[in-house]
Amino acid sequence: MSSLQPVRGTHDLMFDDIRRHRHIEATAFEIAQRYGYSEIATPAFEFTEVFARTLGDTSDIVTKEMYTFETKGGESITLRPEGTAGVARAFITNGLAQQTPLKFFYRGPMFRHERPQRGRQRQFHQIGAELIGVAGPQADVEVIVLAKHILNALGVTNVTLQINSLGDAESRTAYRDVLVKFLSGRRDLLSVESRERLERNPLRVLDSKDPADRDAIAGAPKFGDHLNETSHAFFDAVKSGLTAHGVQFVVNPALVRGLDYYSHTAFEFVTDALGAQGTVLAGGRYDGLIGDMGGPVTPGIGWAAGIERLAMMLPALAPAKRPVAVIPVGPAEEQAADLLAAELRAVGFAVDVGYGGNMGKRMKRANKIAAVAAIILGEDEIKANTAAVRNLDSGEQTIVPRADLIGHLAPYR
RNA sequence: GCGGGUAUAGCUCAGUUGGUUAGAGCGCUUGGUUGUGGUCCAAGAGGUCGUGGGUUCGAGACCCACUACUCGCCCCA
Repeated sequence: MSSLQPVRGTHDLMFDDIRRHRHIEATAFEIAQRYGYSEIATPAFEFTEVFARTLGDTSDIVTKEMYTFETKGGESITLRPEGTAGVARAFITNGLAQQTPLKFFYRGPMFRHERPQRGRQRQFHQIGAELIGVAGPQADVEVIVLAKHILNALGVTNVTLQINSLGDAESRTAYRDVLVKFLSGRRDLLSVESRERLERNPLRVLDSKDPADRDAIAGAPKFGDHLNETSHAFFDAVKSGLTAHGVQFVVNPALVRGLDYYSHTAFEFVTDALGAQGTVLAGGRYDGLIGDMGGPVTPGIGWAAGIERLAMMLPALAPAKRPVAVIPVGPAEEQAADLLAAELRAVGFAVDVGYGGNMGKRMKRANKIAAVAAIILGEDEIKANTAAVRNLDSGEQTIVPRADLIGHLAPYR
């Protein structure tokens, strides 16, 4: 093994891996366009405050997972750990408040300094969608329907949609107080981690996998019982909307987003096919975000999906386009072969001309790159103004007049 | 950040209680075929055994550290 290693948690994407990525991005964007989304590409890094303020000082992402650097000018910048904050910042800096509702699709690398695992890299890639400026639950429904549509189109079907409501700010504050009171009374029963959560992000305790914690929270007050009238109606509208669209879901009261700016709807498409990294696509409503960042108070909802995780769940990839190979028999025909290749490329064929070697070598190469056909040019063919076309699957070979060549090759285009 | 497992050819892996020139399959190169690939046959190239240290007459094998990968925890896409 070479001593030249890539940075931990980063990978080279090539061959089928990158084809999977591109297929996911292209499929997702094509479908998102049907829903009125246009693409946005924000910078891969931002001033650190963009993430530090919006993600909340207590989230793990901010406290230990950000790639943060100081510039020569002494400013702190951070490689983006997620996409929503950058889109929200772009919304504000470009003064887009006048143009709502806005629908943005994005794709690109994200960076988190975590311990790498299967389905978790330090540089990974996401696709995401944000719908900004619509306060009503029909936006939540549409965004989730879009997500489901994309997953279906990709052939990712063994996923379950979980949803929950985090309520509006008023409901969440009220519930948090009740929950903290309850958990504080049972502090001794909680795991060390959950005692920390109790300080930092008490809702997260509900999500613990620790068996002792599960017992301790068994009788905890339910979030659903503490939603105010508005929040309740909102959640009901989302659920009935999804049902009307035929989108199946399960309500998971323990579903709590790690990022502080979420409110009302939170959702995740999960699978058990990916070990510990079961979340494939997740999102929620962030009505407080843009206002908190100093922009005009504007509701929003969106989601992001991990391309690497989707790629692992994709069914077999459609085969790549197969080229035709133009093969000169000897050096005397090389230029004629190059010119024929140019002619074919000009009208849309994918053409490989090998490089050097005798005819046998070039035939081997044509076979190795899965060419559909070989077009053989030798002294005889040049003299007769023809080409020999060999179907590399059947082995059938025919002499074709140059004038008929493109027509004859039509099935291989 | 915490705990477990793994690291031998380009790839997938063998390698006995520590013993002399470290193997296989696939892939690659060349030839059988100087106008024909995919099949077949033959030959060949390719390894400081992840890195560094230690034990030993002797280490691919045993010990320690580091690095990477991997599984789980935490958290997340």
